[in-house]
Amino acid sequence: MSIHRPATDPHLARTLERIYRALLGRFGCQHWWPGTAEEMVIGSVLTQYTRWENAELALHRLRARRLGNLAGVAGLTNAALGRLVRPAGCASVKAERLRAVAGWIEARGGLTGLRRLPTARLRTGLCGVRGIGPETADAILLYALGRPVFVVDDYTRRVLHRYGILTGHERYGAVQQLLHSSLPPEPALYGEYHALIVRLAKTHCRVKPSCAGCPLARLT
DNA sequence: GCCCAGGTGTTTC
DNA sequence: GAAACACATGGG
Repeated sequence: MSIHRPATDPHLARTLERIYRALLGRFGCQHWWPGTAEEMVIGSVLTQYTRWENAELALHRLRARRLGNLAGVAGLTNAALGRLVRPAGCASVKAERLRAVAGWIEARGGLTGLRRLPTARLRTGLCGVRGIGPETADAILLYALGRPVFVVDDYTRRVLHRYGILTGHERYGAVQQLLHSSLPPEPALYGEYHALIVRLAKTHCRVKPSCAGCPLARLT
């Protein structure tokens, strides 16, 4: 299970800390997820295979109608919700996924109800909702529920591979275990680290770590 | 016009 | 189990 926290590897822990400090020093705090916990759930689905800016547009349209909450999206028809979230792309697919996850959460007493459940059980449940995979489930756990779960995306894999921490063939759970084993279980740290990795990948070093201007160039 | 973006599910081999 | 593909839009 991905929530396991194996023994810390001191060398890996130091490397990850240096990378984090370098990224934070270069880019500063990313201020991801500036919204309510329920908006973070909605944003997690809206941003699937989509630029965050487009997900934000869709979220803004929901907010403007006071529908940027779980009860709001759960109460709409797929067609109506699809029209509102259109800027995020895959409108009909995302409308269905949003309604599914909102309904699932509402049926368990909302986010307040979920806060009483252990992380591993929440993750299994969320992954059982159609349209919610490991990454979206972990984004909800971390950003909406404040659980110390690292969101592993392609960028994370690419960056860690580039620095020799991964071979590049590890699966989602293996990468996550590696990070959990070597970082203190602090949700704020995990959230900022993930955001910084995305920031790095979008602006620097698409090919190799030694490229000019890369904040991590001297760490290898 | 082309490429990419804070994924997931299905199908096929 | 991995690879290919559909899902759809907006911005550079």
